[in-house]
Amino acid sequence: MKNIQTDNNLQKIDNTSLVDRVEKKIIEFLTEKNLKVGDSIPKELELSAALGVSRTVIREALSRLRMIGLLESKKKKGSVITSPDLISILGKSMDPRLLDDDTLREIFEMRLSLEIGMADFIVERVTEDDIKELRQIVANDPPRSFDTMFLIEEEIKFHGKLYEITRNETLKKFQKLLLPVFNYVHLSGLLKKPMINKKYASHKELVDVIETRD
Amino acid sequence: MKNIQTDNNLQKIDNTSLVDRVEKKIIEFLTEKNLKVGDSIPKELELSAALGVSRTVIREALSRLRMIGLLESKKKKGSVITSPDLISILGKSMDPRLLDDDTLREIFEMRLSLEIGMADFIVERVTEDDIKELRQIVANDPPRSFDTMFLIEEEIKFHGKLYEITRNETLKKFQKLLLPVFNYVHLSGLLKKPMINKKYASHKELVDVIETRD
DNA sequence: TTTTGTATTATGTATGACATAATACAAACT
DNA sequence: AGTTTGTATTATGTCATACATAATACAAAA
Repeated sequence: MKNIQTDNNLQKIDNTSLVDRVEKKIIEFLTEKNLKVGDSIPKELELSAALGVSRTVIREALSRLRMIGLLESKKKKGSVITSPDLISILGKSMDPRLLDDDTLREIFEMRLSLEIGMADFIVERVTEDDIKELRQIVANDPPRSFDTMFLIEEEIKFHGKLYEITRNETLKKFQKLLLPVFNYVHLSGLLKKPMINKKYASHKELVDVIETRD
Repeated sequence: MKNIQTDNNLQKIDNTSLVDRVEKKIIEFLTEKNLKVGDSIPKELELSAALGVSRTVIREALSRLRMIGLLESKKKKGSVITSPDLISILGKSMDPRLLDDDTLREIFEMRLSLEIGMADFIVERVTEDDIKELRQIVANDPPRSFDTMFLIEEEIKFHGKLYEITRNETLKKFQKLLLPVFNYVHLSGLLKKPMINKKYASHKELVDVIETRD
């Protein structure tokens, strides 16, 4: 029996649903026509006629685009293009309970990278007041009782402030978004502890470093 | 005429559509029931009956969840929970032409932070082969003609390789996602040039640094 | 001139019908 | 028996239609 190279002879057949394709088509339409925020798009019935599919399918596709904030629809007025809020989109599917461990771990790494890389922006933009605030946060530092919840509270405050110093709204929102993930990874013990302790130990020193703009 | 404090007396009325609410309700259901990847959810008709809305609305909501990769539906089998691919979700609304300048600038900053912070992971995970490959990329370095397209090509390759070295799929996808944004910001001149030149100059040196694990 | 009513239009929701793929299970066959 | 083949069933995918609802324009009334 011949062993045929399936790669070349058989190409993957289109598995996507009609709605998937229509959704894509509409996005293409928007970008090709170079439509910008505020512009309005064809009516549902027009799209339906143009693409030769039922209004149901068009509506499902539009509903998706509405969800990610790419469109806004008003009765009688039709749909207009809006600027999507990336972060809130991510938020919907970002529930740690719905992500697999590998992805969680990777997101955690990403956060770490991000925070390390933020350093430059922080020392560039930090003000006196910021430093004061940071000092205040780490002031109540060594909790004798070693209350875990307390530690986490402080951790959140400290990092939150760091993100704020970057004066970058996207970053700030991103941080907020990642909080539950971070928390979850902690609790579930996906990561080994030592790393965390090392981090805790250096909060105070970190403020010093920031102050000297090092 | 009295000037009433609208803040307290009038609360914002619910502007969300039925589909919005149903979508939210279903997500809540998933997380509350602690359903995980692979579990199947109630049938459309069951949901329809349970929530007291038409199947149309249920289907629109499910369609949205399908889009963000939270669900997968098969005929006769129903819908099962899947692990959403965060990046591809972002991708749909990430077209630079549809984002405003401030957001673009902030995303660009985020990318910078990310790359700087990646350094740790890179030196930790880089292999001999990786370094060879990097050297090869920067080998054809000084293009006398100063061909811009060539520079960009190399830039993409170089950075792409860096992301690959992190062995972090999420990061890699993120990089791919940001490429058009990066490109767009370049072209539109949202950022001043000097910064870029400085970067170009140091590609070769960067490889040296990575090799010595500094 | 301002207000009020009314027709119109496009989206939002509901319903019923049929197509299609996946599945289980019975019937037929070697 | 064991394998194949047909058939019924089930849940999603698509379509067509009808009506509700909000936004808008414009005419009619005050």
